[in-house]
Amino acid sequence: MKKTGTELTGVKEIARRANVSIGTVDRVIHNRKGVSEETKNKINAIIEEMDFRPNKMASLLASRKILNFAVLIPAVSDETDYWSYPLNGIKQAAEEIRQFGVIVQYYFYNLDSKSSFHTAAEEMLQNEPDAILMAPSFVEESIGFTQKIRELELPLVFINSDLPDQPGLSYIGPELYQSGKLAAQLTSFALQKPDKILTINIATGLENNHHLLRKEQGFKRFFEDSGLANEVITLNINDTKLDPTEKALLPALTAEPAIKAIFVTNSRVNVIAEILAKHKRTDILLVGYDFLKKNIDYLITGQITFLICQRPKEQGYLGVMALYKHLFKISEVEKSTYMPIDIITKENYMFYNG
Amino acid sequence: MKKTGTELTGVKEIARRANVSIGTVDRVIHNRKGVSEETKNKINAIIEEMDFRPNKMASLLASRKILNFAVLIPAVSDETDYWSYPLNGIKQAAEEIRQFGVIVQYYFYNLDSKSSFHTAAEEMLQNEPDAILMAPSFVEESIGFTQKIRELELPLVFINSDLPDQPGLSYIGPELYQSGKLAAQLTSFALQKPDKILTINIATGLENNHHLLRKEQGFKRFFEDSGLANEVITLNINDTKLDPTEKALLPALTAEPAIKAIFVTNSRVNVIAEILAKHKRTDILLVGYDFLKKNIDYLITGQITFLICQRPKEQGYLGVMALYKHLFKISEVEKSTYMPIDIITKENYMFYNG
DNA sequence: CTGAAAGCGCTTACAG
DNA sequence: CTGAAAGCGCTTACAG
Repeated sequence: MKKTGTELTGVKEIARRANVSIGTVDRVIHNRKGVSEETKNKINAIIEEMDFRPNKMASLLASRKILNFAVLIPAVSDETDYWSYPLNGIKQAAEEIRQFGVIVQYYFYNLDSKSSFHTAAEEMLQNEPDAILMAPSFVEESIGFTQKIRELELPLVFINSDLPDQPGLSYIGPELYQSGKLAAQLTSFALQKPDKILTINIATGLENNHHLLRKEQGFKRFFEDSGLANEVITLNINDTKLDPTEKALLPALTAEPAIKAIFVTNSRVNVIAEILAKHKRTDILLVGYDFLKKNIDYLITGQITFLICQRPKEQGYLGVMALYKHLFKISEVEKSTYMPIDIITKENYMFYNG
Repeated sequence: MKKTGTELTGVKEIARRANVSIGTVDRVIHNRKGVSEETKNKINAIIEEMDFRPNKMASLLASRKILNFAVLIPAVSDETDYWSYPLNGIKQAAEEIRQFGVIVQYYFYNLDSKSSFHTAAEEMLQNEPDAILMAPSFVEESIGFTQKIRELELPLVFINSDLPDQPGLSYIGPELYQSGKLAAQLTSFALQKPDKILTINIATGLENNHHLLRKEQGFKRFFEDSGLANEVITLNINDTKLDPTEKALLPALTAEPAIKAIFVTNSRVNVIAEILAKHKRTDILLVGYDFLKKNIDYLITGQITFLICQRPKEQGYLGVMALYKHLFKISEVEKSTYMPIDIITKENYMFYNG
């Protein structure tokens, strides 16, 4: 435990060298007006020469700033606890940067309701945040919204899904196509020559769920590239409940007895697992998405073999930290951070944190 | 961007309420002597009541402390770049906490040389660090060493491998047994009834490598529990070079033509891959450890199917952050953090960061 | 356009 | 055992 030396450093030293007061130095550092070009240049030269970096702690302390981070994400619903993971990551980050004067405020919207997105977004803007973390689940609505944010020049980070061509500060989330390919590779291990594969998209408003399609494309691409001859059949189910899903699934399985593997393109895989379990179809390999309680349960029974997961908790954590690092000039923020594509099985789920 | 209020807070408010000077408050906060029991109790009561938490930034600023973190880990060697990952994670963390007055100093030892560990450890102690992050690769030597550290009452975090019953602040690393079980599960997918499996331990000084044994145990346990009848054969190779390994491997494969899968208990899996590739044995499923350049190359060619990896970079990062969080009282530090057990394949390695 | 002073919430000698 | 003062490296009014 050593002490720093006693030579003049920082603004004082700059002021001394430039023969001005530290007030003027401060103005230059923060690009405030009211400094002559001449003094400004002189001071900037000295800053350059000293490789001066302001002491963030001192500045924070002196300015007594409170930064408000707004978080705009889907609410945790009864149907899926997926969003509890990003939320936990966000909360952990919030806890860690609280002492630096950052307050995180939450605005939740309902995934069933575009108007709830609007309401939450508007309320958020009312409160004049200094930075925004959002999951742009509704593409159209989010685009309109980000335009407002851009006018306000607020740093904006996307998690979970990206908004094409919207210039946010950063995107942190999955690359869907490749995760589909991975799912296909995992499926292929247990497959024999004549076996067929069923790909299932389950969602209300399937036409809006282009991200499911991306995964499906990646999945099919793997089989095309690999030269494996297994046929891939697609089943779209425009409903997330058990009964309609069962009514759609059973005929498909009866029609194609050669189906030995099912790939569900999202976290609803537990619904399929429930149906398969009910009908004692343990001969079918089931692969799906996300580290949800219900999914883990079927992983343990063996009805689901692989879950693919892209670190939702870490997405939330990194999202907040990206804003923090940007605003506090800790380090540069990556334009895109694609999360690793994790494979969860019966034998490693216990060490996965979501 | 709001400002904090102007009411008296912190030490000043405590001093006002207790009718003492802030100097005395400071003494109580830091448990320094020279305060009467009475004042002490009064102040402590107020601190309790206010739920007062010192402003770490102000205290850091005022004390101008520089904290030295010492890192004692194996050097990156020609043979394996494994340790470059923890090192990168450590550097990233170091960069992030530099502005809080933390300086990280590195002490590298050679995995082939216990004396190099001694030298590095001694040098480290000479420099009087305030906290220590270490990988206790040599168990005996590390135990002796941690006793000295305990006398100095320095916070100590272990990464990569644990030291049984040594009371460090925290352990961050893998749980080996379970990763062996996972390897077995992955192997089992592609296995037929009569197929046999070869488990290979490659290391010099195998008798010291109890961690390889742990993985092997987990691996075998999976097959016992699962009721799969596949025979598991073990091959120990007390050398890490290609030629001796080849001389040991080929006879084993000839003796047991039914071997259709090989599990290598550490990162030397690329050596086995090289031999198998040379002899065109693409029929054998190969599973091993660690996200090394050489291993990834064979993952891409398909000679290796699965790599198991336990986030070495994150271990380094979290290790430094654990010391930081402890010393700066950001949050409590977990006694043990077992890393997730990641599965790397040809289809997801590109998004893995090590 | 610039400077001098007060202050952020602490810590550190120093004096008594 | 306790207090008053100076200072950490900045920012913020205020005055000129």
